[in-house]
Amino acid sequence: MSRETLLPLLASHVMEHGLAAASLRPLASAAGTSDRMLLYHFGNKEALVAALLEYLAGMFANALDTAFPQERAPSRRACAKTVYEITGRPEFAPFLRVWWDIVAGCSNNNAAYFDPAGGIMDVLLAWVVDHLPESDPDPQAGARAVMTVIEGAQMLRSVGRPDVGEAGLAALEG
Amino acid sequence: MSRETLLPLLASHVMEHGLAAASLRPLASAAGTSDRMLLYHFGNKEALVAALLEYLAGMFANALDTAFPQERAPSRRACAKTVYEITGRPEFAPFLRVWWDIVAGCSNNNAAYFDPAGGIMDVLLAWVVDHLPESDPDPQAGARAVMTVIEGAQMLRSVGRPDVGEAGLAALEG
DNA sequence: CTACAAGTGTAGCACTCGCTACACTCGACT
DNA sequence: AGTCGAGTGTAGCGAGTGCTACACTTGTAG
Repeated sequence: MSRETLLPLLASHVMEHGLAAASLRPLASAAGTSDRMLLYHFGNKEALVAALLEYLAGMFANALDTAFPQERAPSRRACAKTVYEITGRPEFAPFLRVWWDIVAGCSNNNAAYFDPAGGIMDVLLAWVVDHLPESDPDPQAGARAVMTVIEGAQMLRSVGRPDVGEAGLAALEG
Repeated sequence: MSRETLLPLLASHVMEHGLAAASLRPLASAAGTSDRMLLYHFGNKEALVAALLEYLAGMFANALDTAFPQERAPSRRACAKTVYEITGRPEFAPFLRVWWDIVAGCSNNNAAYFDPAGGIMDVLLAWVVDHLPESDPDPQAGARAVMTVIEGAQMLRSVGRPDVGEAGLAALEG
């Protein structure tokens, strides 16, 4: 039982029960160990969470690659709608739940959350750049515009105002 | 000491220390009472949080009215940029911190967070409708587009990617 | 064979959590 | 004068938190 074998088990527990509610003993029993061993391997809880977030960022990047179509979208708006639709599927709900916990952690100046959060955004941004139409005049700027609208729409969906975010998606030019 | 006199004191403690970290005893001592009395007045913690969120939504609506300019913006994009700039000021940081805790709570299916969250979004949406240019062809749709971009940009700023969200604001048409 | 370090189980510490039991004061109403 | 209910202080319960002390088993290197 090393960090590497532990992390997938810990990650799946967090995906199921949320990050905010993750405490050592439940985490440990989900991974078939004891809190004692978790601390032995990771040092303290903060380091464990940091390792876990890094691992989750990798999982998210993988999930993107497998769930999303390979071909480019015909327009910026179509690209945004595709990401929005796919991340709205039930299998992505755990990711989003953890994601908002991460955002809240960042906003509360929790240092361990900051780098993984930025990394996840960078992964998603790069994915969008690669799926914009070839004809896009400025893929960097386009991807940023798409990202902003997607994230806004996701948030609005999370708080029960999906119509607002979807109108935002529809208004994306290009 | 009634609910009404308690709520402002509780709210200011939450604004300072965050919602996720709010527990009865610190909350009580910030309000000059005991956890015992908080439960006497509100029944249980869930009801207390619900009342608190409703109160915070009112505070937020007030803050909008006092901090934001009265006149309409010259364009959708200008409107979005104004809201983004103002909510980026230090005095709004506590609101945003609490806001992301609320979003995370909604995403974790915490029922008490859901209605206040929607209410806050409705207040902001109504404010945006009233500050779009008179010439806007469709203020409802315009406000939704503005909201979506604003919220996306705010989230990206919270996780350390302000440039992405600002490019998204700049790409807003109209 | 021995010594040492990695790994692990048991037990517990000091603390915080939401919540409750019980006794008490005090003002209002009969 | 007596009763009752709203409000309040003290004290504590049982559960959970991150983390640690200590003893123990291994596998490995000298």
